Amino acid sequence: MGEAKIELLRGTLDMLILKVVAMCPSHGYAIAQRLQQISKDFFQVHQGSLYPALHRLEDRGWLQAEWKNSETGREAKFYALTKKGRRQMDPEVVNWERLCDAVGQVLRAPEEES
Amino acid sequence: MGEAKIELLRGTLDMLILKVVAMCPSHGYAIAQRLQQISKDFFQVHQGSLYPALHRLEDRGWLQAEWKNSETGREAKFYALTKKGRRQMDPEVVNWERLCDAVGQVLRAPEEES
DNA sequence: GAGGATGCCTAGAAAGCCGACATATATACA
DNA sequence: TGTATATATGTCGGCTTTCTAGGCATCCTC
Repeated sequence: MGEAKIELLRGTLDMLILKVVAMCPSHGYAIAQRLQQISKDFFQVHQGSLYPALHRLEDRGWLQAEWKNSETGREAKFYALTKKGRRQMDPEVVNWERLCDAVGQVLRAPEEES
Repeated sequence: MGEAKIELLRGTLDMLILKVVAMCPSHGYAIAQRLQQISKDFFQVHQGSLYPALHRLEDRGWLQAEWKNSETGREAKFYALTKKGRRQMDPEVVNWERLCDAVGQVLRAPEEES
């Protein structure tokens, strides 16, 4: 029974992808791996979320794609952050931090009202 | 043009509602106000999000509703946290904190790779 | 040759949020 | 008296995002 499936990404996936790509242009598979590594296995980016997100971000002009050879010598689609993507990402990060603060305010509010 | 509408709640609404109700059983309108106050106007809970969420949480047995008179002497539907709701909320809060940590790990990762 | 890792993709369903709308009462004010 | 505003609840349709579950292809190792 039980089966308490926890949703992991909650609308942060786009921002996380932009950030990883800002660190270093990468292909989808590597982006997912890096997110999992950096987050110490908290994020498990499913391919059914990853690739639609990449196409979305490319459509919006935030990422630019180019086919290249990966480290293993195979064809892979490398995504790079565009200037437009940078202009999107920075405020999004600020907004995320404000969101965290706001949620923290609520969660840390005392349960007893005086 | 411009108009960068930022989505504020991102899947945290349920948890926030549970937390506010854990502080003090309240009706919907007051919950929205309190969230806005505590978060210093960062959260603006829209009615089209709030009431479906309350019904959802009640259907799942996490909240229990009761009609009472509000402070202004009008009929209002007061929601209280159930034991089941408590058992839902606590791990959700822990998970949220882990999510914040994980996102922070990514966002604070250096953009230059050595 | 079988399996696993690497790499890309899509389709369908479910869920959540928002904007807009509808409704009703109490209060304040002109 | 009439009107606007705050209080209070709700629905509906559309949009976006996510997940599950599949498909396809190559390369390497056993």
